[in-house]
Formats: sequence, C-alpha cells, structure tokens
Amino acid sequence: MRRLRRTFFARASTTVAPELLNKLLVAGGSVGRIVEVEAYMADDPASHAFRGQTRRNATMFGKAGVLYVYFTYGMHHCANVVTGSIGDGQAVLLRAVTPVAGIDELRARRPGRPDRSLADGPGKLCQAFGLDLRHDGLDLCASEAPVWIGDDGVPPPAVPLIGQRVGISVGVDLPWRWRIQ
DNA sequence: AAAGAGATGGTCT
DNA sequence: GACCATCTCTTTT
Repeated sequence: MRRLRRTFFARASTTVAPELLNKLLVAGGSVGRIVEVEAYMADDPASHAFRGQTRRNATMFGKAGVLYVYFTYGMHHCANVVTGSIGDGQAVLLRAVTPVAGIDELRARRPGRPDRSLADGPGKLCQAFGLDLRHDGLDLCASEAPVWIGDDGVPPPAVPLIGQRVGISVGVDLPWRWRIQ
C-alpha cells in the first residue's frame, strides 16, 4: 500500500475531501477505510480558521499533510488533515471509517460498542484509533510517521453522497460533506 | 424511530 | 461566561 504524498494534500480542502473517500487511515495498529469527510476553509464561518490563527488552530495554518487534532465538548477529539498552502487555514475532517484491519485493537479502545459503532463518527474515530492531542502536528507524509493515509488502489466513489456539514451553527448551506453510499 | 438532555473542559471574548 | 466540527443514555412517539 502506497503512502499518500504531500502533493495530494496541497490542494483545496474541497478538492482533497472527496478524493480521501476509500483511502485508508493507518494508526494505533489498526486500519480503516475512510467513508465520511468534511471540508473546512479559512473563508468559512464554520471553520476554526475563520477568525484567524490562535494557539489551538495553529496546525491548521501550517503544512499540508499534517494532522490537526483538536479537543472539544470537554471529552472528544477530532482529527483533520491540513490541506492547501502554508497560511491558508484549510483542513479535511475525518468523520468516519470502516474497520479494515486491527479490529481487535479498535474494540479494545471502544469497549462494549458494536462493531458498526467503532469509528462511525469523528470522536469515535479518534477514540478507536487512539488519536489525541499528542498527535496534533504529526506529519502524515514523513517516511516513518506512525500515523498515515494510504492508497490500496480502491478509487473514490464515482457518485458520493454530498450534503451539509454536521454539528455546526453557521455556514450550514455549504455542501462540503462527502460520504460513501 | 426520533427527540432531548447531560457530561465535561479548553479556548476565546 | 459562552460556546463548542460530539457521544451516549433516557424518554417519548
């Protein structure tokens, strides 16, 4: 399986997001196929980057292909991949994956949950794959990075489901959520 | 099946 | 002090 290169991520988040469908997230000894993503931009009222760079969102303004992890609701983490160019403030939120390998590790990190609920949400995904603030700023494109995104040759769906983003109160009309049917 | 509410803490105004 | 790019459990249809 091929590790995605930085050139893949160095484009607009709205271009990268649909192409991430069916790619593989590798982390914590497990592998999951990406089935739902959302795009965020700086010129986008729903984005953390909308009001400029802060301590929390600094990673989002950095290099493409780097993981932006943030903590929210007092208990959940969400994982994004930075896209575009340095200073842009763009990212793609990884919202859901389906288990491909290392499912026992996923179950161990999400005890008591049915297999279908192991990583079918952004907070659940981070819990299942053991992602937290320690991974913020991690370069997915580095040759030895412990977290990365791979391509096993399965193409993105020709006709993904496209809709409104979830859990936001502004910018709700932008159709920047993509998922597998 | 759908709707509601509580948990829980970092971040920014 | 208000607001969360959420999840889970409980209550109601």
